[in-house]
Amino acid sequence: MDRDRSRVTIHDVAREAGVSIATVSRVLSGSAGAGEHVRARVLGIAQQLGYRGDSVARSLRSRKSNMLGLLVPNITNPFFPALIQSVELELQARQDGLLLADAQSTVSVETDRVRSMLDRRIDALLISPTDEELSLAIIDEALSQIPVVQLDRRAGSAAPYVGVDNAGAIKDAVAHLAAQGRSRFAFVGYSRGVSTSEARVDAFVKYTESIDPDSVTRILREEIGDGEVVPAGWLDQILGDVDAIITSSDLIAVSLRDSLLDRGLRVPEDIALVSFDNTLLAAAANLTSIQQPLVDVARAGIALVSGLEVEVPIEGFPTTLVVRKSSSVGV
Amino acid sequence: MDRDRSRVTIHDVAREAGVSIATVSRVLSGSAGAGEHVRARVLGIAQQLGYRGDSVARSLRSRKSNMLGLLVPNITNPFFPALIQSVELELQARQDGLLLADAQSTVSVETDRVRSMLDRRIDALLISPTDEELSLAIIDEALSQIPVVQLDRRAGSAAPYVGVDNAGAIKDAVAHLAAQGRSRFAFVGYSRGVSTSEARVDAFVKYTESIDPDSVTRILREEIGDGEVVPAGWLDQILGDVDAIITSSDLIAVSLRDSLLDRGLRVPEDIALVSFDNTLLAAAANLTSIQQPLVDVARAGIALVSGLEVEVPIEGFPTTLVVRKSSSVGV
DNA sequence: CTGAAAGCGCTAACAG
DNA sequence: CTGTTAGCGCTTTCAG
Repeated sequence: MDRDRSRVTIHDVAREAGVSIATVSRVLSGSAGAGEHVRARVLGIAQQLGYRGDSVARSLRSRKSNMLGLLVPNITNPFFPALIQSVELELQARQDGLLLADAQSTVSVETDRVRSMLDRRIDALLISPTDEELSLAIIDEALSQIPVVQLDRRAGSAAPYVGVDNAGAIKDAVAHLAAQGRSRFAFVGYSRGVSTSEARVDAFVKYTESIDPDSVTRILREEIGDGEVVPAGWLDQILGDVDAIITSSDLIAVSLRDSLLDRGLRVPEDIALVSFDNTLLAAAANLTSIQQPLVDVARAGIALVSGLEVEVPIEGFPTTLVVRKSSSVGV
Repeated sequence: MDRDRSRVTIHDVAREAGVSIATVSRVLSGSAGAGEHVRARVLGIAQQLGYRGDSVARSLRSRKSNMLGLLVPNITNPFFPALIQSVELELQARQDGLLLADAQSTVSVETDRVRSMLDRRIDALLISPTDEELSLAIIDEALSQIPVVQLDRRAGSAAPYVGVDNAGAIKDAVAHLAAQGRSRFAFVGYSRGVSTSEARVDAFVKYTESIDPDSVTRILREEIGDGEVVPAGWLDQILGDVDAIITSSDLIAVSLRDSLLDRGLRVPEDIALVSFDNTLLAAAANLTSIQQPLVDVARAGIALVSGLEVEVPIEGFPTTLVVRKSSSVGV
């Protein structure tokens, strides 16, 4: 494996084109005036020599790395790959690189990784905080150096936030279930300290209480870890009294359906299920799920850290309910 | 938001400590001799001033970015987040950064992203190729500049490969199913041009044919896209004649189980299911699944691109069959 | 063991 | 419109 030790530099192009390196730099950066004639010539030579520029040198001089950092709380939660994909897609269009880190649901790891990204001179940070309160310090630390936007989840930081209308999503889900004749609701998948989760539970109470005053007693307040199963005790306790369950992720819904089938209950005939995220899993498992407009969220977040004006509803991107078999007998 | 325009540089530390910048550089890089006395003093000052170094300047001078690139074919396939997490974990321990890109299952995108990473001067590339043949060109292009290792999937490149023993995994699965009294097998989830998939299908034929000569006729040769469902026609055709199905991903298994239940078949009583990847999904859905030692794979891959000698079984890391309800009535 | 000096490849004043 | 020049912050010879 021969390794090109000697890349083509701006000097080579300049020499070959018979102009100064400054001119080459100008032409290549597209900026400033450039003699139409010279311009074409330089571009041609650069192309022909296979000049690719050196982003490190460029960064050192221009003080920007053209890399954004993205920190997610836990990449194995299938929601985040979808978010990452959207961010990457947008960055790709802007020719920016993506420095990714996973906090492993641990604030100390998150802190570490943010510092490391800061040292690498990312231009801005997109972060989905691990904890509503404990992540505050590191977000503010980052914010003192570069633009920061909180994506999807938020901590109590002054950094702008971009996310979806979780309350609206729950409202839609409840309306859909009510239209199917459901009237006794439960909610599974609350996580303390996760802002989206808090918002969803609040909305669940708000939108179900008029139909079902007891719904508030059917919220599982216990956190369901990744790959964990809904506690049997809790399930048995509420099951006789429920005909619809909303979960905060497709993963939980799959697990839950499994438990219900084990108990001889039918989905959706006996109990309807609606989940969040609409990941590939929802399609594969035929789950009714709430689709979040991640591409829009990513785009708005990136626009924000780039200092662009953003006119869209930053805090309340509307979600879409994708109806499938788990909530609708006819489908 | 005040932005620190002026970071602490090596000059500041040098001035404060009353030594030259060269000395500071030596002390901080740990290398070379350094007067014990001076050493302590410099370290103290650096700490106190909150010196963090400038990785961009360091990279320009030292010609290494301390960043590795990782290219995955499709991040929404739940296997890859697990792989990414393992890579990230290992990189974190080495203080290296992770530049991530998603090929969106498209060779042209993959090509683009690799070039972009190369321009960013990644020290090495870890790639799980999108296509066995078509990815070859870009892998070799990268290999001509930096160390490259193929992870999990491989194309026909000279770049070293690190992956698991897919044949052994299938062998274990078949043995487990046979021990449960199963004797008529089918395989779902073949993807043309994906090296792991080819290996699994070959092994499926090899290890089932002595028990079940017809197994080869029950391989679904059609690719199942993400979130797609197993074709009903094919299922109906083989179903009367099958008591065990091996799938190449947890996602497919979930979807498949759904289809089976719809047809009034019980899992595992009527048909046992074993899948690949053992992602969170397998735990949530109670699927027997093949666990790949991703941490080991990631570690070996990173060691390889770092030029370290790797003594482990690079091409055949052993997998583990995690038995759950989908294949075993007793569990 | 330490300092001085020379750049890494590029951009951005500043002149012409 | 184009060239000259001065660094960005750091590592690394080369002298002392």
